[in-house]
Amino acid sequence: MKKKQFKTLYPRNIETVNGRPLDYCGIRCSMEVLGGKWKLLIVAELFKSKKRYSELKRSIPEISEKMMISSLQELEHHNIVVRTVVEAIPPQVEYSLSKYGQSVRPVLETLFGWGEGHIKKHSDKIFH
Amino acid sequence: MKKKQFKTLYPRNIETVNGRPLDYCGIRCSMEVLGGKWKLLIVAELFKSKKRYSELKRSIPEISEKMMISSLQELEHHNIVVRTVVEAIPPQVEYSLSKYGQSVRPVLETLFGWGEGHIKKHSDKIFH
DNA sequence: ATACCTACTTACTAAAATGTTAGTGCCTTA
DNA sequence: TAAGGCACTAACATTTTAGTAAGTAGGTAT
Repeated sequence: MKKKQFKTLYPRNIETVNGRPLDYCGIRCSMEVLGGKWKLLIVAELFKSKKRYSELKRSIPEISEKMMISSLQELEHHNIVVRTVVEAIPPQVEYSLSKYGQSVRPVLETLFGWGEGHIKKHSDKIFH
Repeated sequence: MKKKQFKTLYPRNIETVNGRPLDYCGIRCSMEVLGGKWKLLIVAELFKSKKRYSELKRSIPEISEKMMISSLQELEHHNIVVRTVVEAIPPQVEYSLSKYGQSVRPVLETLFGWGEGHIKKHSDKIFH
């Protein structure tokens, strides 16, 4: 069983990376850690409340098992989400936001806000 | 020459989409319009100042022609970026942010800020 | 006995995103 | 005369991301 590899394309240097300025690195880093089709949606669910795996699945039914698990594992790896096993029968696994995970709130809110605005702005074009 | 197709997976309904709540749609929409490897970096460059195509390329040299062009076309399609042809010899094409494009600033700043924080937080682990 | 629940893992496939290379036509500089 | 800048376009290849389907192991309900 080989260890799972998580990407860390973080820069080697805090000021610039290969001559790239920090804004570039910051944006890239955010997208790497929080980007992808499902991660922010999962985080949004966990902002509402901590949830068991199966509850999480029910709240985002269009996600596949595979993506749910791999997204959760990446979020856990980056210390945004905490996985807790509750000794019970049947065993329960609870996912919640870590303290650090709370820091994602502004990202979530800004993206949600912008997207909502964008939808409203273009709703006449879209809903023909 | 067939017309270029741009995705619009926008919801058909403002309140919920296939039973999905609005936060879900907003986040998805933002990621669709602004996501991807290069778009926000281009927008960040254009926040600094409007730029000609070749200047833009020079400021983000790791991007390929193809991605630069397709990203710019998508951003133009979504009315975030404005393309202006300057009649000169050789002809110049200027890209700048539209008024609507200015609304992306908070998204950019939040992602930049979070990513920068994340890099700093983990810099001890990363820079072994 | 059968089916289903839980929280996953594995192998495989499909689709989407990104990269590579070459080429366009016009003009300018060496 | 050759090379290079400009703003692209097109064909193709590769990489990355996401989806599908099945299996696991212990337990419960029918």
